[in-house]
Amino acid sequence: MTTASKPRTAAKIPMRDFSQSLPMSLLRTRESVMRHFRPSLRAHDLTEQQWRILRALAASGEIEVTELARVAFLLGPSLSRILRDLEGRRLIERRLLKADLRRSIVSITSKGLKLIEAVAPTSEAIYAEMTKRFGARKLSDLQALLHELEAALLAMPAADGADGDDTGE
Amino acid sequence: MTTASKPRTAAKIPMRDFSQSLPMSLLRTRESVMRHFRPSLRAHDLTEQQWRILRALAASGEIEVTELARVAFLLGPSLSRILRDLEGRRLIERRLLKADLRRSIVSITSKGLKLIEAVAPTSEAIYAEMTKRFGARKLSDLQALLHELEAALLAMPAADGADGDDTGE
DNA sequence: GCAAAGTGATTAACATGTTAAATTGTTGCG
DNA sequence: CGCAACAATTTAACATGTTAATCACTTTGC
Repeated sequence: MTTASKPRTAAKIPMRDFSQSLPMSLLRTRESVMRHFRPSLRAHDLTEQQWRILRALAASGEIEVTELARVAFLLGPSLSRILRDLEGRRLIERRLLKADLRRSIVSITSKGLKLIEAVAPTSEAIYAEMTKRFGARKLSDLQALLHELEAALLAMPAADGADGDDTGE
Repeated sequence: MTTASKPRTAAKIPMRDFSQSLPMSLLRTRESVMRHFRPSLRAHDLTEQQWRILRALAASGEIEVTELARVAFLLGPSLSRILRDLEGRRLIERRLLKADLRRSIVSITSKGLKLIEAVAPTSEAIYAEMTKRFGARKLSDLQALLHELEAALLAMPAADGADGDDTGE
């Protein structure tokens, strides 16, 4: 090791080892997964989010923007920018809903579908290799736990920013 | 025209249900966790990344920038910007290493420590509530699987962008 | 010693995350 | 009808993610 300076910041408050916090674990694991997919996406000039959108469109056909945001797990503003770009590249199309001109319907073009078909095999191969290395059983256990945790936290009321250190309202 | 409003885009390539892909699961779960922590951080004018840096510094004392980037799981450019900001707020300090003027050592200030002490109780309380709702055993099972997967993927060679559709080189 | 190669950190440039505000269109109601 | 409240989407503004380039400094080989 390099100069091991004393961990002179013995926090008075005992906090979980930072590197083992749940958000960090989830972040690191996700990155270790994405690291394998990014090169293939990049070879086709796609970012991870653009790929999510194309995948979602291929799976659901026509879909409204708000619903697409929910499915692809993107916030409205991000989605708005990305759709503008993908539309410019003719990978998706938009049309207004006659019944409500505020809404628009997004769909993937045949060019977009071709792109998916070009990327999917590599993507699936990587996923298969991951499954093989990690174990199909453990993978499905992991998925189950992730979903359970998500459900448990959804049911947990969101605390506001009040701390108790403040003087109160 | 609009590629018809066919019911679905029956992809020729069978891909895993998009919403169940591992990266999506990890992303959604992480977000469901962070959703509970963000209000408290925000109440103290801290972003998630700034908090990670302060936590890392509190845990490790003095540390070089590169090592801090590794521990806090941030890329150099992000870290560089955030450190500039945190230094401006007097939450951290930097000093050059005499032995190598390219490097600098970062440490948390007493003001930074006080901020941590102000946030930590709420943070720990939230974590405790999560553990209670999800179950300590399942939480530790999940952590173990996450680490195992991370390790398995670290050992997996990173494929480059070659697809087979390209002419290759 | 010194020029070339290497390393740590920052800057640049562009995409996305995130919250707030603006825009445009719809609806409900007097 | 006319207008206030509401809703879907986009724009704005700023922070971070991401890759490439740059800057400053160090090491290496001659």
